[in-house]
Amino acid sequence: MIQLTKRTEYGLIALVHLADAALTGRDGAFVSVREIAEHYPVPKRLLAEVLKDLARAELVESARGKDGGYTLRRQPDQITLAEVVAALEGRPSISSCETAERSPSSSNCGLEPVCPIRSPLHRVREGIWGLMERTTLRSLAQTSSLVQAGPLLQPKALT
Amino acid sequence: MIQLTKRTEYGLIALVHLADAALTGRDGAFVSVREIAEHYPVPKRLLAEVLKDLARAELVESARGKDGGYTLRRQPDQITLAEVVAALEGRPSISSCETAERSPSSSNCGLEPVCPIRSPLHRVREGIWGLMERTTLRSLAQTSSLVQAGPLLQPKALT
DNA sequence: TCAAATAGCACGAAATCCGTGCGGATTGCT
DNA sequence: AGCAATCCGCACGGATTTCGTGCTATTTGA
Ligand code: SF4
Ligand code: SF4
Repeated sequence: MIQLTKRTEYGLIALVHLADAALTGRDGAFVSVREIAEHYPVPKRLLAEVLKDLARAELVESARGKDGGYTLRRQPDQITLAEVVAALEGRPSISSCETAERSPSSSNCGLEPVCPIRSPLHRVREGIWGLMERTTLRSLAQTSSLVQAGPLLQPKALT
Repeated sequence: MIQLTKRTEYGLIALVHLADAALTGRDGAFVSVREIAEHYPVPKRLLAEVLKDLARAELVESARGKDGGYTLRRQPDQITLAEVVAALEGRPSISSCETAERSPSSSNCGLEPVCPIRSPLHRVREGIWGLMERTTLRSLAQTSSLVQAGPLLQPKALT
């Protein structure tokens, strides 16, 4: 199916929120999962799990303890949609054989030697992938977040 | 997940086979599911199910009874990957809300009003969709089929 | 009449994804 | 020291989707 998972959507929302926070004065400060979850009706616990994955992928930096949380490790225009998807869904695939390639049991399809669509589909995937690599977090954020979510905490840091 | 379903892969293989058959002399003749399944290690029964869907979508024409089967309804360069995916997976979506849009229980996400990534993601989907619309069955077929499977019956097409 | 083939529907098995429940480790504040 | 807030790691049950198959009916040519 050509559809992002909920995890990826939650991750993107969180990243946009982080980007927003960084751009509205609170640069460098860590934003907690709780704060993010308070802004959107998202399963807090799952959101935390997603942030952890993003931390492992080194897209965000984490800080433990009180006043801990997450913050972007790079500038919003240096983080691409492709990276986020790769971090949360693990596989830039489009055909089943590509997904299988990354596991011990390779070649589970059985018709790879004679598959007439394997190679062409790979090219299509490259196209999709390129599209995502050209979509930065900044371009995701500036369309709505800075305009809609911004006003809620516009002064400098939400009291 | 960004991956085509097995059904779609099977459908594409079948369509490529049909295109191949049409281009190598047997234009107009109907090709049975049995014949296609004999060329690739694919669950015959499921392949039949897929072909039925393609027939409903009017991408192929079917003929019942003896000597029946399927044949392309248009030229290979007039059938796009986007159409095939739409016929077999039903939904050109990328975010959950788009998938939900097509069912009675709309707005199951709950955060659509404040979602910061909804609109931007729609644009990404448009890009992917455009990519698939620009990928014709001919471009899928000519890369491998005409070169690899072609030799088996190459009489006069394929200079 | 018979055999081959598609049409239609529905079902159980398998895989994937969603969401949550633990317990543990850090950190700052009192 | 004690405590509360926060991230970390793992693992599980339930929901959803997809895969593959079974059965019957209908059509068509020999
Ligand atoms: S070999 Fe062909 S059919 Fe098998 S998974 Fe790869 S693309 Fe799909
Ligand atoms: S509203 Fe946002 S989070 Fe909800 S499904 Fe649509 S894109 Fe995903």
